[in-house]
Amino acid sequence: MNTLATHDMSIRLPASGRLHTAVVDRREWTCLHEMFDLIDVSVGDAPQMPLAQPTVRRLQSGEMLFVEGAPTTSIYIVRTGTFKVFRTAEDGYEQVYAFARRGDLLGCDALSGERHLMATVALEDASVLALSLPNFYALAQSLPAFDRGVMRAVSHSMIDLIRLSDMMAAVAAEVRLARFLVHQAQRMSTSGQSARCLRLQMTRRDIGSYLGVAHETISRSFAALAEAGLIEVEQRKVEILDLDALRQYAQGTRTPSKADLRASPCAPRARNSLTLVA
Amino acid sequence: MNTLATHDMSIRLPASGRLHTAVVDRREWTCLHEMFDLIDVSVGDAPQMPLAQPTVRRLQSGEMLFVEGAPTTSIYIVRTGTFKVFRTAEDGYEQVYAFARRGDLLGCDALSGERHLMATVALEDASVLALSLPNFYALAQSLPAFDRGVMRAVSHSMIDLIRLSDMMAAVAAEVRLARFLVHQAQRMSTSGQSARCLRLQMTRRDIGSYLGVAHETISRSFAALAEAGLIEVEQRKVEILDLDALRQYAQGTRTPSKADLRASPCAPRARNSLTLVA
DNA sequence: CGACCGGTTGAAGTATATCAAGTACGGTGG
DNA sequence: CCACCGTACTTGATATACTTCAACCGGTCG
Repeated sequence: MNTLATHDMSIRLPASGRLHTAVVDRREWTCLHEMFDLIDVSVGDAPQMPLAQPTVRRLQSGEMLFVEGAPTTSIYIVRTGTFKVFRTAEDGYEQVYAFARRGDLLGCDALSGERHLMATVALEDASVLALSLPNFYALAQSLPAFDRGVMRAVSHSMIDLIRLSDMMAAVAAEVRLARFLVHQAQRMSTSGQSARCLRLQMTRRDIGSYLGVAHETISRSFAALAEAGLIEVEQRKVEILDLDALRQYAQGTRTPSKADLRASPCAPRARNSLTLVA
Repeated sequence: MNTLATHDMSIRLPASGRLHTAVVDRREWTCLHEMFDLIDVSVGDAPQMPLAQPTVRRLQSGEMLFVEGAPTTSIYIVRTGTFKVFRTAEDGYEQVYAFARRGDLLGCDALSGERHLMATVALEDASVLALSLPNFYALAQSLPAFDRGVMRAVSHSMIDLIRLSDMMAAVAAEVRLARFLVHQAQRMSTSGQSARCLRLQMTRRDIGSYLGVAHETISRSFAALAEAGLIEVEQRKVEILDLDALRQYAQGTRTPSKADLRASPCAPRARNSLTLVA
């Protein structure tokens, strides 16, 4: 699951700035292999398919991978960097649905249509592997392991959305932020990095949109969590001082009531009475 | 896409109440065929696979299809009835993630693990097609059309979660409910039924959990939308009087401000100023 | 009948949106 | 180099929509 971190380092492309979408040489083979690594697929070594080859696409910070409504041409897998997946309403309000990191699938929302429903932008210099739709289907068909890997990855995306619901639903702003931070920390640790020290790539506004609160409230919530001694904030650098306590706090459902937060940094009150179906 | 409605009627099981999971006869073939219909897959007629056969499972209202944490054994496709997908927090708070109807996939969240993350319960007498995981993979591997059908269906599930985010994020309760109703109406019309008249199968509390507000607020929001002349409510029967106006209203992002609602039933104010990435 | 559940409605407190002002940072151009 | 600008972020004051607690009604089921 995380034998990849070093791998990434070893197969960087030549430093020549030029990037071609049609470069075809031995490197492409590694590219295919890297894709398998990224979605955690182990094919013995069955590269008898010279056709299905992903291509690397590099993006600068702020560059769009694809825009809302764009015709679907490819499936993407994040290789490096962070992406923001969002949509812009008629009135200009921007709703963020996901922050994608290494190994995440992008554009799979369009598997049920022919256009992308959401736009995707790089929040820092980034790169993806792009697999054209025909190649994608061909590969899925000929390599069951890849097919399952894609299923797994898509399922992961769904679980991320479930988590988003968890964050947004029925929860005080500070708890939402706590859940967000815990989730970010988890993602860091699964990719082998330190879970204590986060460097967020998104603005407060992005986080606010993601969590369904105003960006000012995010600011205040950061301050509140810092006040409670759970984290330390310095702009976009967040250090988690007490992960267990933070996780505990994130468990809460609603109304930490400020007082509780100050008193004991855990277990906010429950929100609704429980209802179990027969 | 909807040649299925009549189909469903024609292949009902024998009226004998007994149900066996292992009944194997000619009916099973139809069962496989019905599954293809349900997820909108057209295989010419390639039933040369006697192995992969879904089985029908019938559930009474309130019966669990699977519980949280249950080991994954099958993938399910809703045939009749309505399901609630939810999870129960430690403190007993129940979070609803989806309401599943005919054609929806259930249990695909577990494709990336070996246990179900969410429980699923029938909100009325219902039935699903259950396809065991081995059969599922075998079928996906041997029938590309099925594989793509599954991808489409999973993608649909993701889009439903995106919609859920849309409903919960940055939106006044009445607008959330409006969006919910519009979505329900759309689902009705895509399955060939009347979009004007809804019969909700879930409680106010379920809706509240789904939309991220208290169930009392749902009650009040129903009243408010009715007051505004957009809908007519009688317990769980909801008649949409002006779908266009409701849709218009559902577009809004935040703070309809009650006054606006009363004045003109459309276009609530915007919420945040817009932020477009370079 | 009594208990329970689902739904509605009322009253009170509060967390958060909103508006507004002010700081800090990073880039651009003089 | 510094002035300038725009963006990101912070902090404060106010208004309000929501949660919460509570009482109540109408079913249904045991």
